[in-house]
Amino acid sequence: MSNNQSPNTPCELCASRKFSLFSELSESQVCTISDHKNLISHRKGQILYYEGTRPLGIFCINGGVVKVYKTASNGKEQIIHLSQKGDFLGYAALLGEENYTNSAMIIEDAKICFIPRESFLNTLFTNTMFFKRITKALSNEIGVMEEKLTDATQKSIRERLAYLLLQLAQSYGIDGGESQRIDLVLSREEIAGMVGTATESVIRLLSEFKKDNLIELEGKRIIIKDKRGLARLSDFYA
Amino acid sequence: MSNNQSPNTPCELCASRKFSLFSELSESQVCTISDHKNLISHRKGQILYYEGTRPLGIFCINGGVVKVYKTASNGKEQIIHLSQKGDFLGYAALLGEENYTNSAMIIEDAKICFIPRESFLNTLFTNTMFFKRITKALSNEIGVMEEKLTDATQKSIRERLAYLLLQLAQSYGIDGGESQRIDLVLSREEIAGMVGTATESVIRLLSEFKKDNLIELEGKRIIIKDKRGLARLSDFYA
DNA sequence: TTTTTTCAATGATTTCTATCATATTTTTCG
DNA sequence: CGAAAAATATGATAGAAATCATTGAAAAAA
Repeated sequence: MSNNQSPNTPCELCASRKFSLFSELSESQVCTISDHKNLISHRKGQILYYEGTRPLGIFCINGGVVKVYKTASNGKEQIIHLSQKGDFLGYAALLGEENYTNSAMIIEDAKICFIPRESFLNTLFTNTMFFKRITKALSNEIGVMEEKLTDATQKSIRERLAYLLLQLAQSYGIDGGESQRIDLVLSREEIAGMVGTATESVIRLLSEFKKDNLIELEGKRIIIKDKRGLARLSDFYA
Repeated sequence: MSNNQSPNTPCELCASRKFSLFSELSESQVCTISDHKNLISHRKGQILYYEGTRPLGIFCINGGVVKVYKTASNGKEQIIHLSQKGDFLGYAALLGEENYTNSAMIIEDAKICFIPRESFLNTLFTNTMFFKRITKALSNEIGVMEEKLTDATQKSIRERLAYLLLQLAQSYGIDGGESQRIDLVLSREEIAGMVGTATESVIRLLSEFKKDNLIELEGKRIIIKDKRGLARLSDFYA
């Protein structure tokens, strides 16, 4: 095991807490949660939960990357979003009192804590600030989804892919000056799942972007070379 | 004015309350809200709010139909959903502490109450049951949006239109035995906005559905004749 | 009512994207 | 390491849907 951290760091000492929704909690409340959590997951490819199953708690990501996706009736994956350090997973299903509406899979080796349903809900319902914070996150998520839906129906694949690359650069880019390397390994198929298109289309468009000097390809890695150019491509009017 | 109801019925006497999120509230709390609300809107075409503006309260629909939509960069409308009697509008923006992420327009003459921000939030934060109920609604909404996004990227226009007709029949259908008349006037352009396609495509497909005896057209009105057939069309495998 | 405008319908055409096919490269695993 | 499998790349083709253009019908305005 290559964890350089204790397998079950208390939340109050957790480095990712300040990035998370837990930042609202008082020290003592964090400790209460901490006492009930479990560090559970590590490996790429591991499933955190499947769509249609009953949520038993929430996941708090301490490190790594998780893809949240739905499987369409044609078998293809639509990736809803990627989650990383500080993000919570699965609280919508819990608060919606419904089964998971999506599935979650680790795509970059991760450290993830599981907080059981009761301990999460108790903290939530006894701490209005925390409850408000969660509700705010839920509300914001709806706005994001509305945007995604609108883009999906009104923008071309090229525009959506260009936009996705910019977003990935924002979230996972490591700076090398002008050009920014996306520090996240995604298969072409996964990129297709994020954009909502066929794998071949992604490959083709990436080749095109490369030819147009917008990006560079190093195996699976993508290096953004011309953000302005991609931004121009991603918009209708530019 | 063709209102057959007092212009400002108290919430506690409001017939649509039992359909709404207010069903959780105690009598006295309903009265508190009632004291601060205003009945504001009526006419088809009237805008309740615009995307990008600041929410000052929430809207509670007592009757009529409202479309909630985003305007894409190409000028086309993506209709997120339709709201009717008992639905709340605009609470996501309020709770998300952000400007409206969408716009809302009355598409069928409506009676709508406006509840000011403070009076809504106060009730919310002093009544955990109500707060939970709202949070549940927000969470469910996210699941619905995930479904819509997946459909938008993975299903054909024909499938999506067939599915929309079934949904409209469910929400606005008036029963005439086998065939169900959709009791809601939508322009072809609006249907296109709901499906996420071009107006001509909707017209063409409706003609096709009519030729295949799935529906009947009476001007703008649509009569569903073969639900099973539409259901088969709306799915990938059937 | 008549005129004007908007909306629906339909055809022709073009563009975009998915699918199918195949080659090449990379990764996995025995 | 070398064979097998998986992923990437590229070409060819078909199909879906958007756009453009025109006509006809319905609704609104004069």
